[in-house]
Amino acid sequence: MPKLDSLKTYREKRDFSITSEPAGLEKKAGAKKTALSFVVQKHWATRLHYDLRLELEGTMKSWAVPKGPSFDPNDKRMAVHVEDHPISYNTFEGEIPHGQYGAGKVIVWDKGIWIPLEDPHKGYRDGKLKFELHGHKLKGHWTLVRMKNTQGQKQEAWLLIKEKDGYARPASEYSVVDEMPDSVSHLNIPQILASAESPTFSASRKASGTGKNMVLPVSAVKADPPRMLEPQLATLVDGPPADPAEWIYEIKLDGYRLLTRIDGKEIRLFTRNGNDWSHKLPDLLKAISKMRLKPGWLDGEIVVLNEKGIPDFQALQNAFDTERTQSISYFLFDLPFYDGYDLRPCSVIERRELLKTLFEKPAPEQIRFSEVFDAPPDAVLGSACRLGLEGIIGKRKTSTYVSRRSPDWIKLKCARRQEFVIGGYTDPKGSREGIGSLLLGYYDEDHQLQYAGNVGTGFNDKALRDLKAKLERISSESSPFVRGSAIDKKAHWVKPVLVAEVSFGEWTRGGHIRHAVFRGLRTDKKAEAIVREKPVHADSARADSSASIPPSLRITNPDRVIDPSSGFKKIDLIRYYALVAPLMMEHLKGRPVSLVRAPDGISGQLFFQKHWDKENMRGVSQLDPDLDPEHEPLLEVSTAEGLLSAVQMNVIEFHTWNATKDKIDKPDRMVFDLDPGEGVQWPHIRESAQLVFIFLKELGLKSFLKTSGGKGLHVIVPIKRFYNWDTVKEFSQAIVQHLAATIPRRFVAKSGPRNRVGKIFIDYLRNGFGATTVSAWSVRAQPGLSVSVPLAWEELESLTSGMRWSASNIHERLDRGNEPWADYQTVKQSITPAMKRLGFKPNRENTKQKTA
DNA sequence: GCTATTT
DNA sequence: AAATAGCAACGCGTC
DNA sequence: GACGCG
Ligand SMILES: [Mn+2]
Ligand SMILES: [Mn+2]
Repeated sequence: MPKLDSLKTYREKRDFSITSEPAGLEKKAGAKKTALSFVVQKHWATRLHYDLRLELEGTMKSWAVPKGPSFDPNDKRMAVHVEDHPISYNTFEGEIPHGQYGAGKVIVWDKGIWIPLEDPHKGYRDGKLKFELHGHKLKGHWTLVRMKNTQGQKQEAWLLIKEKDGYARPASEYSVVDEMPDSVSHLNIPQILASAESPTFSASRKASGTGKNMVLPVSAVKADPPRMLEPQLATLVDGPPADPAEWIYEIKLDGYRLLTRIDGKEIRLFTRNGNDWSHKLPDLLKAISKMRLKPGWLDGEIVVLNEKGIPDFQALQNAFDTERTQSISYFLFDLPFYDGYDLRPCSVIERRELLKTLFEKPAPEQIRFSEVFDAPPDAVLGSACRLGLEGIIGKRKTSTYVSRRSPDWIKLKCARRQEFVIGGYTDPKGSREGIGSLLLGYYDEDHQLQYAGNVGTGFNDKALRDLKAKLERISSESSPFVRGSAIDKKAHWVKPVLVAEVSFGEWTRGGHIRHAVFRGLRTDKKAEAIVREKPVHADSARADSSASIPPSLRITNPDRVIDPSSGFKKIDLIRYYALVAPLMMEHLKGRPVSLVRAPDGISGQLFFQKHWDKENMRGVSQLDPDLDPEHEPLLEVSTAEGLLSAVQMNVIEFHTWNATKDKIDKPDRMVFDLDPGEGVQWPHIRESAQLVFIFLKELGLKSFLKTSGGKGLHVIVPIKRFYNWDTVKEFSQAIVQHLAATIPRRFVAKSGPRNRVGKIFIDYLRNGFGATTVSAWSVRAQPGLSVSVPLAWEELESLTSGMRWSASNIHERLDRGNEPWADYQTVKQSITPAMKRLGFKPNRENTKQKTA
């Protein structure tokens, strides 16, 4: 009997006028029950988890399993006991709205019936349930046990454990949550005695008259095949995507893409550009018709296999040239339409499953099913390359069929390989006939034909003669390549109409290909469409290309706006720091650093941070506590990754000390921070910096300039690490006081905004122990996200503002980089002579370590 | 943004 | 699990 | 001693 208030907690937590979850007000089912239901709902709430619910006493007893179930009996999965849910919740799928309890997406990840193996009421009370699950994914014998010490607490911790039986599998070999991530809501409740079937398919819908075992995926839509169909194309990537469980891999076949339309008795074959090649492939046509297929579209690739069973592109071309096309094989890998259904909305897995059923009856030898390889992508690619294949094709398991190039289909190539325009050729040497090499090119963004180097190998004798003949027919007086291309003077030019497929080792920095091998002429591609192919990262092919961002770094809320004035996002700041990291690390290395963080963007409350005891900021390390024994350990950004992991923690600014960790009590620089007061015009700031420069020069001190990113400028004086902090600070104060005394209209040496109205306070206080100044290349947490940038003194005159550069326009400055400060490292000046010139006497107390 | 605490 | 609370520097100079 | 600056 259900307790009357069993669902009280459930209802209290939810507002059913807002959420679409069931209120569970329906009448409880009658006492007689044939079977108890169970459901596992995958719930993307604050964190992803799996809610296991077992029907008992008229409600669904529920546990939240953060890691989800495991078939490995050695895995004990934490299962937090949560409030009972109504049975009607079992079919709930959807989005729980923002602000509601458990906001986020919910899917029915598994469902079925459960059979208690011992008295479930007693077991539930006592904290030990043994049961069998009969679901689509979860099967076999399981146990839920309550952990000690947790009984009575509001949230009891239980453990979900797989018992040893025929369904148990080691975690190293199988992860059900990874391999079966999707919803089963469209499937029927499995029957206990139902035969093992692919869980992806419903047995309830069958297409008429197809193979006996053909079942239709639910996403199939009734539709007649269209007259034309454009193929789905794959995106070139430079490596497999991160999650291998989401992808299947097939061999990339080196031939021509061919789509087949079956329309009653008529069968037509189309190339990827929609050319009807039916007449060119009579044998293939005959073979397909023998399969007696229903109307639809087949998708695949035609190839000629060599004696080793490897596709041979040149042999394929030969077959067409000589009209001996019997040797052509057709490898089918997709089935976008079939037997009155549009299968494009189905997943590629489902379409392939259907396609495979077409091969259950013996099929003609030329027609093949393109198998997938059940191994990690690197291994598949490796063996494909060793076999001399072109590469592999990856398809996202859940992807639907779309008539365009899609990031859900990817190609991973063995060698780099692409088509080039033939722009000329050289004469053969020695005994070779025909041509020596082909001059290759590709069109750039401005549609100029760029020279890409030569290819001189990979031809057989016939290819050499044929090419020569073809090239002579299109010969030209002048070079088709863009002016200034450095090409052999004895070359023969041709009109840029022929396209060659070439494999090669790599691109040189000069934009030429190395180790090129000719693979054949392409007649299915237009010369004007040939561009330089650039592989992208598979994981970023969808949207952004994240250049040098380590994959280990998790960026949460990448699209959060940091600066509302510019719309600059967190991910943009990550990219900025990734970009300037090599330049900025020179200024950070070895120096204690302080961070300015902006958890709510720059318009929110900022805070300053000097310490961090967590170990979750990779690349930011704690320094020796002895450096500053009075406080928590200081920080150092020790690697470029540290910059990025800091940004993940909403760090915007990086401020450094004037000393390095290897000699923390002797500053290695002085900073003069020019802080203009109210009403100071830019030209005055500029001239004042110049005056500081001149005065320092008179003292014999070389100085370096940078923008502050704010209103003012920073002047840095690198010094020998000789005097202690107090001495250096007092000397810097003396310099500022001297300037303020000699040019009182311009400078003040006294801090406080009141003192500097219309004047510039030269802040020498940055020179104390523990004081910091914003680092070069740091972004400032202010509207516009300006950046502190190193400058040469010669640039000062044309400088328009201390905020001249920002995170958005820094690319204009990257080429200059740290160049303006090139001699910074070599300047190791003693300030002793400067002290003498200024008449500054170091305090005895401050210089006692000084011996000579 | 993260962690510990509470329910 | 989910919501919530607490946390993340410091010294110096000026008045 | 409080305030405020970076
Ligand atoms: Mn949940
Ligand atoms: Mn300043």
